[in-house]
Amino acid sequence: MDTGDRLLTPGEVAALFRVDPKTVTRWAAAGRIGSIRTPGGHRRFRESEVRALLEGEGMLDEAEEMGKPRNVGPAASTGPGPANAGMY
Amino acid sequence: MDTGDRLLTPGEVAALFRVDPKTVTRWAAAGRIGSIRTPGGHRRFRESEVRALLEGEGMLDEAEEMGKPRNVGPAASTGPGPANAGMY
DNA sequence: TTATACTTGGGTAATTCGGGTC
DNA sequence: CATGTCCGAATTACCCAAGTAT
Repeated sequence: MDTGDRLLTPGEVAALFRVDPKTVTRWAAAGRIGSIRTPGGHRRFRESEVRALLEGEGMLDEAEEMGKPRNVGPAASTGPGPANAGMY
Repeated sequence: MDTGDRLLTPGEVAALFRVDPKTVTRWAAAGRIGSIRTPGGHRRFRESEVRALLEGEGMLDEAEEMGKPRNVGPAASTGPGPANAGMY
């Protein structure tokens, strides 16, 4: 089925996180947050995913996370939390 | 397999992409998305094509989810070569 | 036939993009 | 290393009126 969640614009996500839209764009470019691109090139973000990030997604042990742009491994680590888009 | 051949109206596609119906019409006019024209001049879009675009089938780099199961779908889809000449 | 909802077209703001810099 | 701001350019959003679709 469809993901069923609405899509948010960079400005919306930026307002939710209290950051600049440009910062949100960088998160998407770094792969830290999933992004859907419109045929025109603009990005759209999943409401559920943004929400999970805002909630803190149950990450209690926030370990320090820094250098990560180099995704060498298959997947696995990197993530303070499952930044995956939860589909419910 | 005709399940994915349903035709969607500009309003439907616009709602899926979280954009204005006018923008969808512009995509069709620019050749970024296939469109069928009704005798009256209105446009209709193929559900399969829109779905593929939403999934981000054209994504290669960013938004690399790590904890995402590599779902190897058997159906490669369709492809009539959607004349996608879009790039930014 | 009438009626309502939607789509079309052009034009003008607002937003976003990408890169570069601090 | 991450974030905020600058610029130019592209894309998108909302305004109008008229026609089509159901």
